[in-house]
Amino acid sequence: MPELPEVETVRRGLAPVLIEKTIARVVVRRPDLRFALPHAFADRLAGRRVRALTRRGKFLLAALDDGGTWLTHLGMSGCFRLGGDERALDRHDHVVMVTEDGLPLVYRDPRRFGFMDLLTAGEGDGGPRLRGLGRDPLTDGFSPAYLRALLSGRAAPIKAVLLDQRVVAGMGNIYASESLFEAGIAPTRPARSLKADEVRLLVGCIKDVLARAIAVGGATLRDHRHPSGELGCFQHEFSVYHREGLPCPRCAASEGLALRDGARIARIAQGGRSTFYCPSCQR
DNA sequence: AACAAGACCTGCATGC
DNA sequence: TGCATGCAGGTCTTGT
Repeated sequence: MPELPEVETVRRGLAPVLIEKTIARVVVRRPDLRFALPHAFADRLAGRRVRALTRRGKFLLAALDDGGTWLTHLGMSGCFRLGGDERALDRHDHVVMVTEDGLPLVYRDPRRFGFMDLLTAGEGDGGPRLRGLGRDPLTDGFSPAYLRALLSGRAAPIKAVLLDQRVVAGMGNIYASESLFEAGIAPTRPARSLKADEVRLLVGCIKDVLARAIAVGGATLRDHRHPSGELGCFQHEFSVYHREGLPCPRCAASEGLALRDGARIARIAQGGRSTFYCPSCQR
């Protein structure tokens, strides 16, 4: 489900119901997520008050009143659901948290690629999972100079390098394809072959695509939704993702009815994952 | 060190 | 209808 815009959407949905609230009760229905929940997870989290809810890449971080941090990664299929009947749970509802207001917050994750962890106050750097993350693309630190330095010397395709969380924290398969389309850069280009002006353009496109996706609540492909149940809308604005064989929107705009055969969206596999792009205008 | 491929787990769409 | 296959928003591990 979630790349940066979807995780940010979840954060915004949870913030008003969690910040400055105490987590009264925690029920673990299944502890073996991608990684096993830490020892005594429920007991350690219950009774804690949430001071802040932030995001780092695709990680959700709840700062707790004891100085610790409750960390969640949604993996591929994780989601939070607010409210509803606490008794009407299905087999993929793995963790239930009830706030002091009596509001149930259910963590559901059919594939169990997601996980949760508790960091102690001492783990100021966020622990091993966060330590290697690159800069968040929506911060000023994610600059052309920063990205250029990380692309230099890398022979792998630019698409694969953008997915590297040490380079762009929060980038995922959809937005890597979409950002490269916006920038007019072919996903197959060796990362180190990008010129300075191409990197500058790409940085701007990454920020733009992610911001536009966040503005409409992310993309709902199968089951992403806001914690309150609303659907994201960005899938209606995809230019290339999941659009194999359809006309390239940029080529169609410039060529109209005379659209060439090569100006249709292609799908290729890179690193075992689908990449969508226009072979005609992405160079 | 960097890279590709495989592994993890479940559900769904497709085609026979 | 049933069954096999392939694919899915991620990342960790293994082997080259």
